[in-house]
Amino acid sequence: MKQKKISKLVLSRLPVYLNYLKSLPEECEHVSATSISRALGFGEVLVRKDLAQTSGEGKPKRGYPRKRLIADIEEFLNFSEPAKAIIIGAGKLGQALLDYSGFEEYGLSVVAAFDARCAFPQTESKKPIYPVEELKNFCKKHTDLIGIITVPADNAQTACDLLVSCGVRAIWNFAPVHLHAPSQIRIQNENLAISLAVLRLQPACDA
Amino acid sequence: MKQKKISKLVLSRLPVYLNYLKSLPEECEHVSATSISRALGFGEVLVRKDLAQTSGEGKPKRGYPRKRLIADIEEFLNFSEPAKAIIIGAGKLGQALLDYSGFEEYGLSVVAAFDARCAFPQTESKKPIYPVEELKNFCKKHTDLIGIITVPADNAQTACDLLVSCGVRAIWNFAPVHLHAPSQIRIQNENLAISLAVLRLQPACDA
DNA sequence: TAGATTGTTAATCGATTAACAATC
DNA sequence: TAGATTGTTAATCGATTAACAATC
Repeated sequence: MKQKKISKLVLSRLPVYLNYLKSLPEECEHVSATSISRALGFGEVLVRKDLAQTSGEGKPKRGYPRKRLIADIEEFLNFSEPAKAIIIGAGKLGQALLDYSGFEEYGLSVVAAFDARCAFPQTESKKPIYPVEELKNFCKKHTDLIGIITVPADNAQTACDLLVSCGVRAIWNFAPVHLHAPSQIRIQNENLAISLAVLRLQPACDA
Repeated sequence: MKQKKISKLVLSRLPVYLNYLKSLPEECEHVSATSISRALGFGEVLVRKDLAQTSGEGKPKRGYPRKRLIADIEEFLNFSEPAKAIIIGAGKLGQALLDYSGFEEYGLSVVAAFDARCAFPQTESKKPIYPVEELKNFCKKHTDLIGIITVPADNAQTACDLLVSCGVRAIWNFAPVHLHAPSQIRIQNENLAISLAVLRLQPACDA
């Protein structure tokens, strides 16, 4: 892993740059941080710092070569080899994430879901849902999987233990509980309620 | 609105305090920041600052009166009058949010969903799903609603316009598009892919 | 050379932590 | 009075912005 550590905030902007750069006409060879800044509403220096971190191919007077910049950001996000994630818990949320198309633009690919109430593989939609019993086997065939926990709170620790025993090294947890796992397992808790609560409690700007 | 502005980070900790305080035995009258800090793993001063912001009833030597602290945090989060939110788009994600039970502990209540493909009101589950045509009427009966957009990207702007025309003042947007709305409408974009991408790209701690 | 643009170094800002003064 | 604990003021840290030097 040559990757430097990247802040969440920088990371969140990369696909925004990417979309903008791709939206430009084919004949546009170079882009300046100034024009990107104006188009996207980010600070000018911020754009330069972000781009320096991911590419560093800017030339004074000309700006950044558009195609090269796109390639560099895509490489930074590992587009050539998207990270694979699996979902435990194919309820509404699990299925929503399984269907969600927004992961690709971050170099991510959700490949399958597993569920305890699923008796036999369901492959009618784009991505398969398997009985949870097949997880162990699946994990033997794929390496470096990210686990996504979308089971009810009561089952979350069990799901977590199962993922850990299958060799998963990073877990994205949607259940509102604190999970216990060996320290080398990276766990990130997602709490949707917080975002909504902030929206509610933040001072209205329409005074 | 007497409410001071509150940071997302402070806000995210309040329900954690609340859960801990409620989990303590009934006979426990006072809690110190030190003990909360140890139990939850937050810094000691951080706990004091958070509690000072929401309550400010601590007394040296004794600590904070537990029941009073619970009441103050709940009041801060407006438990007595939870904010009401409605969902536009009752697909998998919309239904998952409609069923999600984690909003209550932040003083929030998702009351209904609306969907264009819904021909007649569906009230079989706990919370109703209505045809989108009924939105206008519904909004006349309720004030200060928060809108949650979970429709496909293509329909998101239409949904947004509809919500604005119905008098909604804050919008939580799950569609991966930039929404245009009058400046007094607060819009918060949720991008689930970013969280997963961070989990993937952050340096593994198991080197 | 002159000017546009990059990249770097210093300043600002908000959140957290450390040190310490106030108080019951 | 002494000690535990709160609350405040200063230090640190990371992200962003401002000022400026480097370069094509």
